[in-house]
Amino acid sequence: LPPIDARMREIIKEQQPFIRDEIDADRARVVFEDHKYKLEIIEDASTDPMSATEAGLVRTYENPPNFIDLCRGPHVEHTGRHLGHFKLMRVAGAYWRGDEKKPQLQRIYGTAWASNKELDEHLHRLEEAAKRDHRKLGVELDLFSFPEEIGSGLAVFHPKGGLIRKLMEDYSRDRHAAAGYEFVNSPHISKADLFETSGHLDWFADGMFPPMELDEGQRYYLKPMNCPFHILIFRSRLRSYRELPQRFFEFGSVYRYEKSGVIHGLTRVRGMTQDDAHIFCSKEQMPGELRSLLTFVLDLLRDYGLTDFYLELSTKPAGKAVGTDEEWDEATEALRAAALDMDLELVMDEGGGAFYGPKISVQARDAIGRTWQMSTIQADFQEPQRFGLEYIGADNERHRPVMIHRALFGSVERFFAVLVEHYAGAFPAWLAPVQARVLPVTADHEPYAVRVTERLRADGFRADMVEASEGLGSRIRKAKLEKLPYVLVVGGDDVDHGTVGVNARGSEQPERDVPVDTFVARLAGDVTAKG
RNA sequence: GCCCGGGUAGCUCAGACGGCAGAGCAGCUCACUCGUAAUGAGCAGGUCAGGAGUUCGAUUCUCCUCUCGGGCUCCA
Repeated sequence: LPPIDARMREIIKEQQPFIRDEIDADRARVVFEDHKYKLEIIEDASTDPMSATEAGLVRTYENPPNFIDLCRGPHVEHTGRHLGHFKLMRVAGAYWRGDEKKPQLQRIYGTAWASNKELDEHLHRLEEAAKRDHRKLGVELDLFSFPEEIGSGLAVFHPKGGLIRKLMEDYSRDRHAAAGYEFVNSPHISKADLFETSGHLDWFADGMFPPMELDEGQRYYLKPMNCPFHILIFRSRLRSYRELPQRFFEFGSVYRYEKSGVIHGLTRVRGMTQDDAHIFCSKEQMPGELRSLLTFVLDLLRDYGLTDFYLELSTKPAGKAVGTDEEWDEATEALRAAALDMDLELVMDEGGGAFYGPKISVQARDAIGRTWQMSTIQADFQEPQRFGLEYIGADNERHRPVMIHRALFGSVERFFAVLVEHYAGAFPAWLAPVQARVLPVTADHEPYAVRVTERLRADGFRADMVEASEGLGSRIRKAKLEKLPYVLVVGGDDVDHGTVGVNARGSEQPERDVPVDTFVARLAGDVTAKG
């Protein structure tokens, strides 16, 4: 048998015509009697009034002499049209009609373009995307790994990745503190009762790690979410309306038993840390709170270097949902109003909300145009009710607060992966584990190189030095591969004049004889500029 | 979880009818002291993912498990 793509090229060359016909369902059942999946489609087409053909008829396309298939069409006139520039990419199983309860068929994926040039460009883009894959860069830049001994979907961060992560978290904490959040902490495990009250065990038990059974019969679970813990903090004493809104923030580690086939690098893991916060406010406060929250989220994402956004609003799902229509309308309108204020494209996801509340999510496009779902802001009508949350209002009556879930990063791990891919590993100065590396030309210049390094460190920068035990060219090459923002070469001239040779990442030519103070000011500017 | 394909040194990979395990890079040692992308020599480095089976003998063949990749389904 010839390879599939070779046979495809033959068929293209043959310019087989596509002959359209419409036949009645009975006839179709005969023609396709050996094809059980096609018979299923014929049944649906002959009974579905919305089918592409008039009732009772199904459309076929035939390539004489011996191939006929069902298709709504339209088709090009013959097989020689348009398809000369394709490449088969992969094979995969796909569930019949997208239903995991149904059998799987083999699907062959390919890509086709109007010209070889466009095909090559497409393949080139795929290669470029592969180069910035965070899983590959994670190894190359020594950022993190997934030791087999620990378990699937459970990452360890190495010193450089750990440092980047710390810088991400530090900045996030600073900004949250400035925005009126309070920092809370909660344990990683809890008795089953908590997740029964929250409802997680009812609808999400499959997604949780199995329970730990204690001798006295108590069952404990690893937490899949932080919200019940924050709710208990809110409920720990009687709250006054004067205290609202209450904003509780935590880098909370959660564990979810993701199905083995869905685990993917740092973007889909079984153990992760959410930059999670829950806002408890009055109904009246909600619109203002959502607006300032969305501003805060976008502002912060921009500081991390993401600048191209659109928003998606997910509304009430059909069927059962908790909360009254009035509550849904209020919250949805508040989210919509906040979104419209942002002057960004707003995409509606009608009926896409969770059953417990509407949500807005921020989609960000990265450096090569891929979109990532980033932050989510979600109203929740369910948990305040399940936990019986209350506060005392100005009227001296008890009221139920509104609860807003929100995460900017989603998870620190996932956001880390997005940043690695967005920057292709070339982190901006404020996030770079090493901001400047000093390279003495020969051993004679090492004392000066040490002084330059110490100077940078004294000014609060992350600088290191590699001594002249190997060639300068080799050391420069290694520093470039590490994607450091700056490489400083110091030789005799520099020792004499108090200067450095500056190699900025991305520029071909070094700048010679730059005074150290000038470089320090430049680096300081880069760090302040953030993303 | 399902379909398909992988797992050989830290990394990238070669290898074999079933018969002592290979390279480059990285690492270490020594020499070289060099002004912008790989200085040279030497040394060390392996339960061939793990377990079971077949066999005189398995890294190689078979089965199971773990794990990775591409998809499907899922992502509160």
